[in-house]
Amino acid sequence: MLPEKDCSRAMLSIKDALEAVEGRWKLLILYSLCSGPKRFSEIGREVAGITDKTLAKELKALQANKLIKRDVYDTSPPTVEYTITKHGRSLNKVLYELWNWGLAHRKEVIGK
Amino acid sequence: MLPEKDCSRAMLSIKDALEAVEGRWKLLILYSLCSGPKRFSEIGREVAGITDKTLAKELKALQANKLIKRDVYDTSPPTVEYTITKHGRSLNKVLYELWNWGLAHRKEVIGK
DNA sequence: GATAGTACTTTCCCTTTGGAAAGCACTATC
DNA sequence: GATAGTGCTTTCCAAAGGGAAAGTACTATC
Repeated sequence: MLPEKDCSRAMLSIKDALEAVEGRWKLLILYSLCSGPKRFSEIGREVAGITDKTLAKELKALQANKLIKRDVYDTSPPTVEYTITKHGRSLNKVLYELWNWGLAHRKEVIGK
Repeated sequence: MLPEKDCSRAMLSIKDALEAVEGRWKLLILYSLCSGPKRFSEIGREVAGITDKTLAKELKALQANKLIKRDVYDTSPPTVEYTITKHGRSLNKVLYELWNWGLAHRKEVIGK
């Protein structure tokens, strides 16, 4: 499965992947964008509890990782739309495995 | 793939999984234990840069998640041995997917 | 001319995290 | 009797993270 010899390289990739997904908010934002492009305040409303500051920061991180894209339309006041990218959607397999293992983990650890 | 209706439940499992794996150290410790049971100071030596305090904390977290087990032998000074569990090994699939996606992610985002 | 809305940014402050270093109880060794 | 080693814990401190709330530049609306 995982290359034993090349452990440090594998760790690098795994860290990259974890970084793209870690934290309380990134997945929730991504989920929110699954149902279509949304604007800043829309996402803020859908992702319950997130502050403007945090939302702005997370959106930047997601952009930097090319999981979402940001489009500005020249209206007034300007409209900004966030869309999940193909790369963002490709996280699905990872999330599925995490979900799967997380279920087994719950059973194993919490027993419920 | 992922249940859309049951998004918040799925999120719970995913968070469980992420929590078990997140941070700079847990995977390194787990990797170190792949090659056989080890003692506290051995792990400390293998996982370069980790402090005693952090190692103790991470080992507790891994234990709580049943990814490793801790055995104390009644020698003097007492010997404590850490072993990866079957559940710990079952993380393999998740790590494989993370590794895989992480590789694609590197290509996509860093382009190298 | 006051208010509201958009997409953020900034400031303040508090909590958490994490490293460095020392401590500790015990024993074996020199 | 001093030193070393074991498996941690404790203390100190600095940096980072994150929420609350207000600010900003602009425009449209009443």
